[in-house]
Amino acid sequence: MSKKLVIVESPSKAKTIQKYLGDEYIIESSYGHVRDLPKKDISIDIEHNFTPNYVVTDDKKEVVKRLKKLAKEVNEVLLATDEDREGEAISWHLCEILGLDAKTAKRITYTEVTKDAILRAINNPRSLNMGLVNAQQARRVLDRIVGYELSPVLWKKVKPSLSAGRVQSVAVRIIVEREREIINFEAESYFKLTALFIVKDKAGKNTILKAELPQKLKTEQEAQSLLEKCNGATFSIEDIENKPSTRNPAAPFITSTLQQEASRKLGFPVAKTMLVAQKLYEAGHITYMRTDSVSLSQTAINAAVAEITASFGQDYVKVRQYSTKAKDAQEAHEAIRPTSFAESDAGSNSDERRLYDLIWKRSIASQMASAKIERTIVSIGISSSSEKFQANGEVLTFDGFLKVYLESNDDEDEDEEVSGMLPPLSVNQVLDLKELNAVQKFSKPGARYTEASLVKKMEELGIGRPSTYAPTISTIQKRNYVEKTNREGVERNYVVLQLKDAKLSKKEAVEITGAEKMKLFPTDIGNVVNDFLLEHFATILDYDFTAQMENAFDNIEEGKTEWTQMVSKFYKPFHQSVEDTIENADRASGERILGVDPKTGNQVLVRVGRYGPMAQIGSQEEDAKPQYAKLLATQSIETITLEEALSLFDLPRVVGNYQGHEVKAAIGRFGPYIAYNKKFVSITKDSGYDPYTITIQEAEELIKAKEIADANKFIKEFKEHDIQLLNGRWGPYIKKGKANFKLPKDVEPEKLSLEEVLHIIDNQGPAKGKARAKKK
DNA sequence: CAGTGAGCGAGCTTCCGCTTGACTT
Repeated sequence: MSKKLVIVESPSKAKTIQKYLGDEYIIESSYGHVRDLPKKDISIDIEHNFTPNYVVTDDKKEVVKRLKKLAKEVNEVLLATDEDREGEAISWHLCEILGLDAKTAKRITYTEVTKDAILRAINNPRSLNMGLVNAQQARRVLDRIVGYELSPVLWKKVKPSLSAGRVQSVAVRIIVEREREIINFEAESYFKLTALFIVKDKAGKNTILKAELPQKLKTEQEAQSLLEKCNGATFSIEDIENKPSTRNPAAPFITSTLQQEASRKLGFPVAKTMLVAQKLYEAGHITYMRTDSVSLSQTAINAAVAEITASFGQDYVKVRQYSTKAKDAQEAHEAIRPTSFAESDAGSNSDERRLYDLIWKRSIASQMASAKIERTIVSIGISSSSEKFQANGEVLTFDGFLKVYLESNDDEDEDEEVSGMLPPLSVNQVLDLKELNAVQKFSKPGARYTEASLVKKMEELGIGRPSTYAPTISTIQKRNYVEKTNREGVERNYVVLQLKDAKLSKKEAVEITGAEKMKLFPTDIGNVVNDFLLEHFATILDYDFTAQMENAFDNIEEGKTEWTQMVSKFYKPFHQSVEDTIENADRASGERILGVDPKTGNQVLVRVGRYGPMAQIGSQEEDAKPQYAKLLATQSIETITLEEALSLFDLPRVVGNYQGHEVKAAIGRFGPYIAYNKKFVSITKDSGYDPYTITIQEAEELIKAKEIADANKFIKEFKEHDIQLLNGRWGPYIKKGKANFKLPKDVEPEKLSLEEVLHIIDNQGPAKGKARAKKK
């Protein structure tokens, strides 16, 4: 029998397709790209027209070996990689490796994995699109050049091991700039007026009607004078307007929107969302999770319609085709949706079930009718003023898609209350004022980014792809450009003016502002690197750089430009500025001079040093040796004050004596600690103490607690073999010399014999961290 | 595991996009 080999990118997809095709087809997977530029150096022959040195990457050697063998055994190879730039390139690399002629090779494509689509694709093979392949080569080569020429500039001018790239450096810029906007933001205060009236509800009982003055009042005086005018005034309804409106469901999920909703509704970091989605995909519950297309296959729409009709009725169905907003979307896949709409519940653990539930609901809702809302706007006049209050009512007259799903919002605006149904009201009705409040509010700067809202921003700018959003966000955190952290808020006073029972009163209240949870903050090193790159390589950091690049790729795809020509045009000025920068630019340390130390008269400055952000008193040239101190984790070079910097030099501080040893308090790599007799005890946050003020009594308390914990740590030992059994952070473990070994879960460490312990050690081999290091 | 910050020199670091496992301090 004549056999045909079909090569796709993902093994799960191969499995699905195998079900649709007969025995004559062997479906195999390439596991993504099979060749790439080696990591060790730039691997592009710039002198010879930017010739890339592609090699089979180590992790693909086995895959390639298998594909080569199979290709020899079959009569025909069908290249069924994804229908986008990267997929086309993978097919071309496969041709190169398998010895196929790119001109005659059979390329098949489909954007949905359904039986019909696959059969149609197989019957309509095309040839390779070299325009797409060349655009991909340009993309790859350009990214390599930018990354591998820019990073070494940072090693020389800022700090070793840093990195820069077309995508990551712009992502960092977004965070840095937002933080500076927030730091420089000057909140303006205004007053918001709310009136509470007493009216009768349907049953004739008293109820409250809440109305607001739509416009903000700029000053307390304005607010007060309006309140005074309202004292004794008559309030009457001037107009009642009914406005029917509709609300439409959101488009089905793509990678970025799934990450955003999973972050808002389930609190998942983006990497977790992708991991959980991958599991659902591999189990066959959902379609591919790395996609930028919102479109659904006809099969899927039919299935959704059937499910909606069965569960909610015909009235709830509305077939909708969504179109993708992003200009540079590649749309090689469908939107993320359940493979079976009849299955409203899937997944093997709670995370998977919750994410599946979100995907199921969002997909179903996307094919449901709009919600119908009746809005009522009531305008209330004041006899003594031309200002008008406004009361809003909202009644859902048909729930439609809201029956299953409502998209969340990024800015959780506490002012926006959902107003319900209004009591019966009529024009000219006079209202009885219960109270009138003027509350001081403050304008807010743009919100700090979460991982997911950064992905949204990146997608808007067209930087990064569905497969790289999560890894990029990890990278900028790993490089310590950005950190995800919480911040405690600060108290702020605000004024409330009240008119009640014909009396005006004023009181001050306190609110907490600026508290953050799991938000992205730039680090000092992030700020320094960003400023350096922006100064010397503004083109790369330009928010439009990727978009312009994409335009150039379009020309390559259409055959209007040679890819090497495009790269060359970019390379010349870029390389020139790399050389100029290496030659001329000063080292960047973010240095900021804060003032003078009153004790020594020497200059106090902060900068990024070899070990991170630090404060320094005096300089090398000036007489004595300068003093150095590390900044606290909560401080930053851009915002630290002279007083705060000077207080860093109060440590280490001698607290007193304990058992004849001097006790010192300081802040080290792992936070605040006290040290005595070469032993260290952390000053934990829970203790409530800090190294600046801790007393010897409080220090003793911590030391004793540590001694008790240490005593409990020891279980038993075999001295002759230098083996100890200890209680650690993760339960009991074996310590032999400097290496640690895990204990099997079910053993009782007290009862282990030497033989049993040695057996465990032998079976585990050396510490795994070391084994891995050796391999590399 | 917690006092670092001078200077020298060797050797190392790094990109973006496709894909899964293997791996846990």
